[in-house]
Amino acid sequence: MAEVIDFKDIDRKWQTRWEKDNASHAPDRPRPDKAYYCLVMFPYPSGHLHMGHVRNYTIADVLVRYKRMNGHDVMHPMGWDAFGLPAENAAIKHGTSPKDWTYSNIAHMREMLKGLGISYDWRTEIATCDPDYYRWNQWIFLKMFRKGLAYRKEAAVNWCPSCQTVLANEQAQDGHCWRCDSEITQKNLAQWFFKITAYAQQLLDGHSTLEQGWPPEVLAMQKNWIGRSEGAEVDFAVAPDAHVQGTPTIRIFTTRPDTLFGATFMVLSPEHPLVPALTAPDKKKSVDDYIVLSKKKTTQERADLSKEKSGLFIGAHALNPVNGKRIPIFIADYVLMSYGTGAIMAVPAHDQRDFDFAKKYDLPVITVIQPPEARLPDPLTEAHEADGILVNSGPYDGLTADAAKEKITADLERRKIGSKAITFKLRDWLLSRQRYWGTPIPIIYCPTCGTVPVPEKDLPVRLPDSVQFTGKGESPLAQTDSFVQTVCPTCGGKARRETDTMDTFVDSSWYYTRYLDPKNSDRPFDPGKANAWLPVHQYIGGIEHACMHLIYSRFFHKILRDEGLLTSDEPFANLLTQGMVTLGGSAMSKSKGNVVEPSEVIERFGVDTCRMFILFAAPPRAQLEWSPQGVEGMWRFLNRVWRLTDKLSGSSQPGAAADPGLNELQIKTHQTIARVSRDIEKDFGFNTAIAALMELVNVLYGLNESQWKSAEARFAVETLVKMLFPFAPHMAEELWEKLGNTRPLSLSSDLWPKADAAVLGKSEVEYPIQVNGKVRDHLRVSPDLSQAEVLERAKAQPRAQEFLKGQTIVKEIFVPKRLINFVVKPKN
RNA sequence: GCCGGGGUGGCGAAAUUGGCAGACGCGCCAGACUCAAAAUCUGGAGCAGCUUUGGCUGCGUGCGGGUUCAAGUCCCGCCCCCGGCACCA
Repeated sequence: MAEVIDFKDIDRKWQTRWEKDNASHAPDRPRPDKAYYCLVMFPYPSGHLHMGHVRNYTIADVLVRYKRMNGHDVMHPMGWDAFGLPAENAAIKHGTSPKDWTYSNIAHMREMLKGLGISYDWRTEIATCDPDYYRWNQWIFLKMFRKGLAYRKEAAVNWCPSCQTVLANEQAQDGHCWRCDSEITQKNLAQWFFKITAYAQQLLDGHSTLEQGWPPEVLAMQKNWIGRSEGAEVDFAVAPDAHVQGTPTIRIFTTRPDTLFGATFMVLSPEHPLVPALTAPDKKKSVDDYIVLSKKKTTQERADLSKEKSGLFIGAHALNPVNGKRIPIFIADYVLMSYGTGAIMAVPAHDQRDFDFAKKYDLPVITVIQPPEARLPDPLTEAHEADGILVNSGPYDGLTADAAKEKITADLERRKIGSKAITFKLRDWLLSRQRYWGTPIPIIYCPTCGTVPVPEKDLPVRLPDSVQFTGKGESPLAQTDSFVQTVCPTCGGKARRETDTMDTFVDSSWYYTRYLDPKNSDRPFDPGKANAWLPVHQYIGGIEHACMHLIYSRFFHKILRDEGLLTSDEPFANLLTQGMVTLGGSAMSKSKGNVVEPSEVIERFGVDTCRMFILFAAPPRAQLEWSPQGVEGMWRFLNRVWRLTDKLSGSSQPGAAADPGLNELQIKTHQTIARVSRDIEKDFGFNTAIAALMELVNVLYGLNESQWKSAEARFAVETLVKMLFPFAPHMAEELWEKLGNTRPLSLSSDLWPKADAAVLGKSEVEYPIQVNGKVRDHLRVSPDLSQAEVLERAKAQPRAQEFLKGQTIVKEIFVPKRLINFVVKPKN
């Protein structure tokens, strides 16, 4: 009797069939109100598909299949984030070519992905290392170059001695290379930057449109990353001194212009351009030493709060612009040239870090803000950073801090020594990489004409194939003469190519538009095609990309919009950040030896079991702990569903009208439709949707032989199979066919069931009856009974009677369809 | 230190957003089927105490208070865990 189901066979059968039917093909143009573009963060072709990928793609596939069944036009593309370090490392280690290594990984991973039965439109497939793709990186770069949004500057950058490459600050973790973990040192190089700071305000403003569909914590992280501060810039005149030439001023940025009277010293970044001119002759030696020392430190080290702050008086003073007091000027490496103006006024009474610094160097502390209701101790034991009322501030005494900010700034503005100012923490995007396996930056350096952009007609600037990989010295491109030597497009003279390639985040910043027109050889994409689908309706990926990738692509979207290619302001309308897959509490990794191979699970149980387990074990956002027993449990559930369909008889008749069991089944079926639909649509509740399907299955197992012959039973089973389709598509197709249907579920656009409100309304309501908040009895009533009738019956229940006896009812609480509570107190 | 997220049975989790805490599943226990086991089907169980074995009573969502007829959910104050960080000048 126990039939052994060959899930693998069913997987293969339907994957072949779907491919033949073009079941996953997106329409050329979606209907405007029916478009659904579901995007997953495309994989790096490492050669291995891990469980995190499977989870990501399964979540997306559920949504996509559900949307298709509901009549949407769906775009579900797949491609490869194919440039990057591992290919180059493999080249160094094994002598392979990065190109061959990458493309063979892609071929392997494509096969594994196809085995998952995810419904991708493979016609969209792109690989970012393909010249047909990266030429458009170059094209976009040139557009930005012409607008001044791509520029070159000498800057202190993070240098990884092992990778021999520059890392953006964002890519340096705890002073170590994010990929190879080597300690980072500082080095000055001329680098290419994208001026993302020009879009800082727009990136922030865009949050108002994203609030609907993005997790609030991602928006909070981005907001902090962009880091807008409102305040004032104020010019401090340097006090005349024998060694000071002219009348220099130091511009500072402060968020607290209200505390200006409390500024008792200034601190400049050691790199500040005025430092050499202001340093007194007898301080020169120690200042130079300090600068050398701070250059050795990484930004990370300088930013480490646990380390004691060091500083050095440079032998010059400034004049506080509001009261003319002479205040000493220090340099300290915790002040960074990259934020604000690289100089601060220090107000120890109202900034804890300044307070600590003042204590260490014995500098005066002047309280200028008092809290409204208390008085601060004198001397202060810690800084008072909160708001309050101004004191010791001359004409501003008595003002609130907020009012004082306005008034002091306005007065400074009148005197032309200050103004309102806004700064951002966001820094320009350093895109230069001294690597081979990336997009060449399309720039030529001509001894006569200078920096010359490669003409568009000469794109793509191709990566040369024959390149040496030693892992040492300059980038392989810089060592390849045939690449470097060229002629100037302007004067025709001998010239050199830029040998830096682009950060791979450039590739992933606009790939979602290329999917929509992947073969276009005239433009990155056709605006008509792209705008028909964009913005992406659902983007799914890991939260680790909250700040970099997800800000960079928002920036690029706005760039492409301003180029006239896109009409929308934001690339991704809705974002789902999925949790990690763990085993034994930590993320699966080869080094920990806790990897579960997707291929092994699929080989043993079939794809649907793997999908169902992943979807059921935790909600998508939460961490997912792998459980081999849980997987087996899910396999048993699918077998249990299969056996249900064996119980249906060929010809189903409407059941006896008065059969309460069938009545209950009918109600349960419609309740399940309502629940599953709601759970999918509302917050990706796939785990509870599957739980609802399990409950329906449990009810069906309670049917007797004659009930199995009923139309109600058939309806319930067919409905179950339809609703199973997004979660376990292979098996659902097989069962659908087994039930006698010829048109596959994958081709349907109207088969998702609808709950019948009339049937739902027939369901009885069970009320808990509470007395003083404790449940004492239960009452089942028809839903159309009035409140008064329900309460009457509740009071008449025997157990309720027991607890109401001798009591006065003070209050009757009735919450429709929820509960009844009698608040009582003893009679006298 | 700052920012973000979280703490519910033996385990993964659920709770329609203030309304019966623990749905659904894993694991466990028991029964049916079987010579037996597996598979399958059926049933049981938060913890503790009492019990005339029908049940009854208390306690329970990290800890301590509070608001409310009613708190996992709201408020105040703590503790712990996870993730992120670029000294918000």
